[in-house]
Amino acid sequence: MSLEASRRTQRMVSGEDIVIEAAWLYYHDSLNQNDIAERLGVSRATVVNYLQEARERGFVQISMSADAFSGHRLAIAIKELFGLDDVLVIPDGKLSVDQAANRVARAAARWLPSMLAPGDRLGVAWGKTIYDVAENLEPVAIPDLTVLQLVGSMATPYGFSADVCSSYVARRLFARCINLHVPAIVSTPEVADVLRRETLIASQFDEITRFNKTLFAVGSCLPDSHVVSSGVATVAELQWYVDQGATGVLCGRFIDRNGKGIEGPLDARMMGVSVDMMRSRETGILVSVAADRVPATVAALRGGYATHLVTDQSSAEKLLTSSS
Amino acid sequence: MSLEASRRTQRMVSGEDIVIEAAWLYYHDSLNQNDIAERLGVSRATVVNYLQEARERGFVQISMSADAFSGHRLAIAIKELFGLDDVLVIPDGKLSVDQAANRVARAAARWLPSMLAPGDRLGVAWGKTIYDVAENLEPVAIPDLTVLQLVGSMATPYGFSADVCSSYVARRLFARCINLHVPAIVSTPEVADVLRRETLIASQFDEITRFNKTLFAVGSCLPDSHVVSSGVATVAELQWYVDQGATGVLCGRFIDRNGKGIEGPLDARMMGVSVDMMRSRETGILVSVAADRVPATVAALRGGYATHLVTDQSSAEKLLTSSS
DNA sequence: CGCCTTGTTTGACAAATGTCAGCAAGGTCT
DNA sequence: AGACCTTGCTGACATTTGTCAAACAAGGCG
Repeated sequence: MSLEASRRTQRMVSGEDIVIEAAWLYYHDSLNQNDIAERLGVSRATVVNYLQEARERGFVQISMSADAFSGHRLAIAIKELFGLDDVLVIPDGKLSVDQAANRVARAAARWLPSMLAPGDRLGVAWGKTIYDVAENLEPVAIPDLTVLQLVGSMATPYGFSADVCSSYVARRLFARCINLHVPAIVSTPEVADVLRRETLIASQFDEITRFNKTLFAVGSCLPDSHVVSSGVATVAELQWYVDQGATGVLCGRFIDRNGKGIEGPLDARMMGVSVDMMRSRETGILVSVAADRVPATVAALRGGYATHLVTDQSSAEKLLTSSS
Repeated sequence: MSLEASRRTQRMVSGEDIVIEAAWLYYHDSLNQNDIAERLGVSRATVVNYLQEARERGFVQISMSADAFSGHRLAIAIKELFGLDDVLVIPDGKLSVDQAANRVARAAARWLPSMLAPGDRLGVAWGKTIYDVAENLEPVAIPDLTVLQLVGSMATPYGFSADVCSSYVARRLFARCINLHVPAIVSTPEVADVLRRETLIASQFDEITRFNKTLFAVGSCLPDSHVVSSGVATVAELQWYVDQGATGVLCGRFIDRNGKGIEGPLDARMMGVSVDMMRSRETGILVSVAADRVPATVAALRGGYATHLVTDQSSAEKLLTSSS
């Protein structure tokens, strides 16, 4: 059209980014694409492209509010029962365990940033659940955040060892990360002692004991449990703890049905925070999914490790029935 | 269908709220409404209703990220020039001043909660701009937040006096609100002194001087300015301050082109924080819109009252040209 | 028991949105 | 200059989403 004053060389409207203008009109002023096209003097198809770009560039964020899940009947019941600060129950209508787990992880990931404040020191546990949470975190900068690896690393076949989990979380939140560069378990208590006295490691230990918030999951005490498959304990060792009443695993340590730590032969060889140090912190975010972890989750809640819980609906149901 | 096990009495899927399930599938898993309808066993029209309800109930939040505005060419330039922490420049392609003002207020409202942390004490100024921000705030609970009314109230014809502004902000953020129950200006310095010595008022004054963050706007020094229309100053008084170099109004006080407070006949009769107390706080959020406020905005930025600025594109342009 | 009231669901249609091949403007290389 | 990219835009068509009147269930009530 010769009437058109001049062709845009860069996508600008009165000199600036037209993509943002389009996104504002669409998402804030809720105009339809036709009106936007008219107003910006482009075709509607172009507006579609602009909006797509705005979404891709992350200018527009669509998220579900935590209220949707914390207002859930089961969420309220669990919150009351265990005296938690907040609980999210994610619906899992007829979904497979994997899919439900993914939803829970995504919900936890969305929720996490809003629970952190500048200056926080966040202790991070490890496992598939925690890794999934990290993976679903949107990059958001939390000023002056420190992420701490609570237990030593263990090579897992799946690639989510403790150091990976904490680094990943830290990267997503642009946080300082303090890793604990030792295995989660060593062969003898003597080796453990030597390591703990090593200057560098001692200072790392010193760092990781100073945290005010935690992000963690719990493991079951079944023979196919994570604690066995990752090599922290043998089936026989696990059985020993189970015989002493072990119901769940928290940061590699065994806890009984009331959440109390169970001392045993492995503890002296383990490298990482003890369960007693996890207790009664300002904020403890427990992410828990799958039926076989329900007893462990109940134990952790009774033990007072968590102030916040994210779980799926069917776990939430079992959790309430099994603990009443 | 007789195959259907039972008809829902309440809108539940496997016992729980189907609305949330639908919203999750749509907004997180990005299924289309057909697939969702099929999966939930309802008609597509019903899914539309569910999604509408989810939006109405606030389960779904669509917002534009601050990055979209702080990445703006002008935003970066202003940030550099005045050494601010962050600047948002809101596009205002061919919009009227009122519309642009509304956009800026909405953007500021979206931004505000993310800048607040538990335990903060937020001082709030007053005026149409601040009122608009409050009005556009989504209700979000900021734990242990205190909102403070920085200056006494003044009956305005438009209904956004200082007490209304601070109360409104506090209500939206579920914060404790501390008001200052005096007029912004009284007839004589003696009355001001009497009031300031009054126990209740003295304690309010004591409270409001302890804040770490501020939300404020600036007024121009033109004869039609807010400071005159609200009755804080007469045109003659305003003129006196202008003759002394007044360029803007900040919480009822006059500042010169470099942001320095100008002492004058009104100050002893004013009830509220002084400009010196506004300076160098942890965070100062200045919301500024409209061309005639550009000089005042520049003055406030030079004076170091703000760490953050929200403004519109055309003001941003003028701001850069007029201060270089 | 029939009849109303209220709230939910639905099918058919209308509107809005997404896709994609192809065009035009501008740059780059030979 | 001409061949050949790349980028952004568009029109025509396909798909998805929104609307609304009518149908339907459930509960209250004479």
